[in-house]
Amino acid sequence: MEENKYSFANKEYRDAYRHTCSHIMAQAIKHLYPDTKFAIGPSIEDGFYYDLDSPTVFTPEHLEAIEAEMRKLCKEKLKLERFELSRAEALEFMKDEPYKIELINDLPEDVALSFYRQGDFTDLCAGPHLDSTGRIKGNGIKLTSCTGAYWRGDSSRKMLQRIYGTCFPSKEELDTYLARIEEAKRRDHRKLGKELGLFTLMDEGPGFPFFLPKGMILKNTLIEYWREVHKRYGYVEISTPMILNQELWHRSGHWDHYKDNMYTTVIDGEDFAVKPMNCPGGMLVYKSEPHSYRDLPLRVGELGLVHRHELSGALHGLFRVRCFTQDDAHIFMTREQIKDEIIGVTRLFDEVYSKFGLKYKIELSTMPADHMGAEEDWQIATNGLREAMDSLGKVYEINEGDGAFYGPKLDFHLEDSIGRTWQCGTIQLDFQMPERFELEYIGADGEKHRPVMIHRVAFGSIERFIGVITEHFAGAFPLWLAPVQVKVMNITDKSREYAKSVADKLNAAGIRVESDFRNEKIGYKIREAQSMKIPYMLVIGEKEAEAGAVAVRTRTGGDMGAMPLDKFIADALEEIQTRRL
RNA sequence: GCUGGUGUAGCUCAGUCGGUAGAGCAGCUGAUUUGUAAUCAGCAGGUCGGGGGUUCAAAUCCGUCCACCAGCUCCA
Repeated sequence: MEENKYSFANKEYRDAYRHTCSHIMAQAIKHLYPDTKFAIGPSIEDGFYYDLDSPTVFTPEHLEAIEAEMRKLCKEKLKLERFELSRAEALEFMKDEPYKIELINDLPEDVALSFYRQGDFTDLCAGPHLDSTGRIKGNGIKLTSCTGAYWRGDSSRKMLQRIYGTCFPSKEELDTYLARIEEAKRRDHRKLGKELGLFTLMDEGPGFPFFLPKGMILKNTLIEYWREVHKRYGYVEISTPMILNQELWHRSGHWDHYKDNMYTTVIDGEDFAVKPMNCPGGMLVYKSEPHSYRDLPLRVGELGLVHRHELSGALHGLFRVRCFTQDDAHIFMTREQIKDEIIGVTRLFDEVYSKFGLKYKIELSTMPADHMGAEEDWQIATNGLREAMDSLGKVYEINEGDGAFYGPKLDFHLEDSIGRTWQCGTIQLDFQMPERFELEYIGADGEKHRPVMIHRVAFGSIERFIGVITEHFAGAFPLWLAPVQVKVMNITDKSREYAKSVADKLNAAGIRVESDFRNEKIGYKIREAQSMKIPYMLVIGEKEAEAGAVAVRTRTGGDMGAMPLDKFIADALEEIQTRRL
């Protein structure tokens, strides 16, 4: 079936719709705040924005007035008319708009300078647009925020004001979108992290998260799982120092590329740096003894705590921190082994991500402008990544020029339960580091050869991954991950002794259990356990005490009725051991 | 780092024109012994983010620093 050209599901139509809406916003702003100068105003993923320069500093109160004016303009059904001007005419026409003049001057000579006019407002624009402001549903418009944005995305240039908005062809669709935003807020890991007692951030250490007991259970459980999987996939584990001398960072190339983001210190008069990555330490471990081709591939994991000085404005909960644990691994191998190793890592990722119910998309990033090493090696490395993906039948997008300075990479973008994506896993192929560190192995021919290496992370950062799954599960972690797996609560003091024996038995079985024997109504205790998203609540009254049973309540299904304690324990252990979702 | 905003009790938030701080929840104490999402009462809790300044008087006005939020820039 052919997609309707005028359907909002059609990206071209949607973009034209929203782009038109951004012009209507500009026109409304021009009416209300005539001194405003306009920069650019495109449509984006979920709406549109316009960058502008105005003596008025816009606040949410201004947005309401602008929205009202926009609705008026929609009602007026102004025709959008396209026309072209010569460069000289265009410059004269836009003489009061300095940003437009810069745009015109930067356009190639042979490009037609097109304009769109709607009533008393005309904008320099390549289009396309809808034919009338009447096509836009006024009550489907919502201006969402006003922030700053650099002119032309350049942090050395002036910061303009940016007004974001969105629009849909009906109020219902707008409301659905706004509800999705609300749902994302409800799942915010910073909010849930506080409510569930997972982690905290203090003024004393901006960007350096503190993990609380319940968050530590999550972290340790993830690590335990990580170790189990990696052991199965033939990895060994090492740990390298957090602080190493500066000479090492010069040798690795990190100093030249990233010294601004590194923390440094002086020990006994010698310069040291806190590691922003684990690889140089891994190189030294490899070099610490000779290797035979028979040892390869050598898969060396490290849960390394790294520190990076991120700009203060970039910090964001556990998503962007200044210290985090990378679930790193370096694989040293021969060139012949590249493809199989990439395949092996991808299989490991498949297994890990599916454990959390996370789907993913793959991006292949190629050689950046600022790179080390010969282009020929980059070709071999990039082809290795491609061939591995092709042989697994994996679909991937190309991200031209976005590779690491030492090699191309595959990035795994996880998709969570409400459709947002998070870059977590990455597989980076590297010919440079082995060269810089003069890594060697003895081949079957008895000669020295240079190995190739892979850098890879599955979770990415354990801290960040905890943030991602907190939002993905909305804090309701599967049983195996839940900081508190079972809450035992008695109805009255008469059942207290038995309830205590239940809790003891669960604890002895290795289940994480909390008890609530307070003199409170059962509804009160349930409400609290429910809000902490505890998977199983065991309600213990006299009936259960007599029968040696427990009344099971789940956080999703409510009262499930009574069952023998032993059966509950056996079922729970099975659910935990299989790490069921 | 940049633009704008915010910062009051453990949490969520009131606090008018500058006149010396308030609620709900949580906590503690007591009563209540309760069957699947909030029993009642009492008590306690604060250098109003920090240092400064203006003022007879500052949570409130000014300036500065810090942190957080939205976005920009950045993210090996």
